[in-house]
Amino acid sequence: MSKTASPPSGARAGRPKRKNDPEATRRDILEIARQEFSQNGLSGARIDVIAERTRTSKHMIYYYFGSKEGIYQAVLEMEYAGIREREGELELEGLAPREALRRLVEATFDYDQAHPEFVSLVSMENLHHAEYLESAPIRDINSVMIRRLEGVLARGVRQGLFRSDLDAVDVHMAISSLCFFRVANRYTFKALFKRDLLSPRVRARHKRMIADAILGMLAAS
Amino acid sequence: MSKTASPPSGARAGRPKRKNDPEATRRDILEIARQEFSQNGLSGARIDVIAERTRTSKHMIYYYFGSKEGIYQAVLEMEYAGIREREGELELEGLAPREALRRLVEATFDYDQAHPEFVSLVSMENLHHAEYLESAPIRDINSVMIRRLEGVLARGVRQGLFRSDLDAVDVHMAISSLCFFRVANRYTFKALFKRDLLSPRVRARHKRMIADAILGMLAAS
Amino acid sequence: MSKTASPPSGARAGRPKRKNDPEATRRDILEIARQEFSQNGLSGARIDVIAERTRTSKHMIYYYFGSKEGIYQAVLEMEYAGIREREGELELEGLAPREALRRLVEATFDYDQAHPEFVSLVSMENLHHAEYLESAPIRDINSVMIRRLEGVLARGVRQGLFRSDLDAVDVHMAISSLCFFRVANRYTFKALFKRDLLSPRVRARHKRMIADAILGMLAAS
Amino acid sequence: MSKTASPPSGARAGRPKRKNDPEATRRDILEIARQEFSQNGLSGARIDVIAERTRTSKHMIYYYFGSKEGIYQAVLEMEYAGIREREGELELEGLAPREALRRLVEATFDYDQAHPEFVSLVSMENLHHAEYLESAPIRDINSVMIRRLEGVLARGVRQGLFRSDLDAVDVHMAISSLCFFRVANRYTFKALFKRDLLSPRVRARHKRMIADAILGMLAAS
DNA sequence: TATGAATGAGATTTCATTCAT
DNA sequence: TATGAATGAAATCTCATTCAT
Repeated sequence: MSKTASPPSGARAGRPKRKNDPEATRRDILEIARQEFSQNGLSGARIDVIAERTRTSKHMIYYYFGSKEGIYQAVLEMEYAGIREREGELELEGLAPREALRRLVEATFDYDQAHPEFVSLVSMENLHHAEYLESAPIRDINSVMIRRLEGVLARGVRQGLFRSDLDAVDVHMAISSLCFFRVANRYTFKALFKRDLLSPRVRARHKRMIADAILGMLAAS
Repeated sequence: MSKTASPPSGARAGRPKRKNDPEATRRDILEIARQEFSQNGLSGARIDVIAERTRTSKHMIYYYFGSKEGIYQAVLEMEYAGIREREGELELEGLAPREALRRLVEATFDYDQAHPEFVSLVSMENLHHAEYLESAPIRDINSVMIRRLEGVLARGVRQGLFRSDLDAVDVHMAISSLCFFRVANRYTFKALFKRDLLSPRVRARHKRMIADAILGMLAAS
Repeated sequence: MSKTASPPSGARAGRPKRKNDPEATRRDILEIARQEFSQNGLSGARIDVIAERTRTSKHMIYYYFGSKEGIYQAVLEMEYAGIREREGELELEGLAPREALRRLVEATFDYDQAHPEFVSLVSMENLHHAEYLESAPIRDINSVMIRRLEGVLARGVRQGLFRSDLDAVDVHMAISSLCFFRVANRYTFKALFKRDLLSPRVRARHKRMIADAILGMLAAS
Repeated sequence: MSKTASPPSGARAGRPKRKNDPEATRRDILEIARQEFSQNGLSGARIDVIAERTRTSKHMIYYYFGSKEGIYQAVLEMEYAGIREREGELELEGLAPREALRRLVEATFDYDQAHPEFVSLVSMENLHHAEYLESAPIRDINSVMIRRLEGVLARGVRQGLFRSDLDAVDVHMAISSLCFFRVANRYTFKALFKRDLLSPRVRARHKRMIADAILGMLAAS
């Protein structure tokens, strides 16, 4: 009872009609889809809504992406490409092991806080058992990051700073856990504990706390 | 008097049907709904499927829970009641501060690993911005857990074991992060790093690692 | 989304449990049904609502009335019995023809204004092409009224007061039209003309106006 | 190029289908809906039935009208637009006051008799307390008719033909009552009095009778 | 007589996708 | 490439009625 006969609205009021620019159209669809999917999930998202918010028609979505799952997967790829790029920019090799780790924690922390839609999409994809991620042509850039982390850890172990029974994947998981959770689960957390995990004051404290936890965990006993 | 026709009456082989036991019907629906929702999400879950797997009809679901959102919320409440109960059983007060914390970490770790459906539902609820949790009559048992944790931390601080600038909610968040992530995000993690986070070998290592991280984080510097 | 799991409310809070009194139960159901049908129509009325507002269960409704149509018809009969009774009480024979007619108009006017639910049910029944009225055992008391009106008209014609080419059924129809419409159609009338046809001030003016119209119509030319 | 397969393309025998003519589709739906609603009421009407009798699918109904209430309201608007148009065509200004009134009565009489579906919809809408009419964008053409009637009455009063204590809305109500009732209530009337109010013979007599009643009511005493 | 859980058919509405142009 | 009407299957929800007790 909420929508009262919307379709026959004639000429769309004041919308900048777009010239034929396939690549721009594609990007436009992808960006809107990213919002729609991250807010409503795969089954909750509506193709109609995406089409409406885009300057194009529903047909174009199918033309470019084939199906609803197709766009979802394209969004996912785009998001992973984004974080991949950021990781590539991170300078770790010139730093002392403890400094390098702190830098890595802080970068992860900042990225997750700055990209809640990415965090939502990852949570969502896990609810789908990662089936779309698995069938997507995501290149193994992640192992690049793991290998760089391995380097840092090895240096730390050699210098007697870090314990030697934890591998890079474990450490990566711990860092991700601490940085991801506070973004991913901020809503239930707030509902239960009345605390806004993303508020500026909490943020500074957590950033230090998380780095401390990781370094404490790695400390040679 | 004695209706001896009809399907196998005693043995529960085929389908009992028609029990006129409302509490059992309710529980039956809830249990099936829990599976369906945790696997498919709120919009992905199908009322038809729940009804089909239950001994009851679609109508009964509406009779007892009013709407799809209604059952979803009931499932959520049930799940939170479950973890609440477990937390209540945990003995912390008799232990030394470090031991108590380790015990708490291990209990959280075990609970999350043992209840992946709970973990899924919490992730899902965050994607919904916790709107169903907020409107559910979840009692404030969480603050009970927080208060007990506060007690442990205070003892540790008094004994010079723990640093004093972290409060119980922060520590709870860190513990939850480390225990929750490896269950919640195991699928994308596996897709990217080819490692099964729930395998027995990994599990033992992580349990220790996480406790170490928490204790390292709290260690008085 | 408006009703949130109502049924399992356990023991109905503070409801005067009724002792077994079949006739009272029947009357109770009928009265509630009258309200529900007059407000929502035959297909719009809900058996559940009637049962809920009654002190009895749905089963009783079927026990006493057989079906939804059954109660509707019983309500209709009750309503027609009511107006029949009022008409019987009306004294016309002792009055001069014009006075008798004015009295009849006023009685009809007052009855319709005082019984908007009756008016609704009659409108409704016409939308159903009077199929329930026709199959109801309504006795021909209406022809009694017609016969009394014939008497009045005949007297008036004999005394040279009334024209002779209108019969009692025509006159009855005219009276009914003028008295019924302002109650039956008061909502659309108000929506279109912003006038409340049942307000006290309008009422007095209309009562006189309608009697004038009938007498003017009958006046020997 | 030339698809010559498929059903009889030219002759509209079977079912044209797939016209891609939105305005025609809309009109088609509205016309069928008008019949279905006037026969079965808002809650009694079936979307399935409308869809089936239309050349379109159920979805199109929602596409164009949003909801069941949406079409109902659209039908209502269409019907009121219809009577509005007829009223606009009526010539009253050139006639003597009594002639003008008689003309107006006869036009109203004829319109109601010729449009029993309109009459049904108005009765129905009153049972709904005019809620759909009130929220519909019906323009105030009705006050146009009232203003023209005011003109006629003023002329009559000035010429000493009409009494001066009745306003145009009262007179309009009286005319409507007499013309509307015999169409709206013909079924219960026939059930009770065995008289068909719409039969040609009765019709002629009533038309005169009603005009007489109105003029008698207005006659300066 | 009475209660309230249960039934099953059928109602309205939604939505990914395709077709005519 | 692009538009927007159209499709059809399937989803959620409703409701008169009956059964177990």
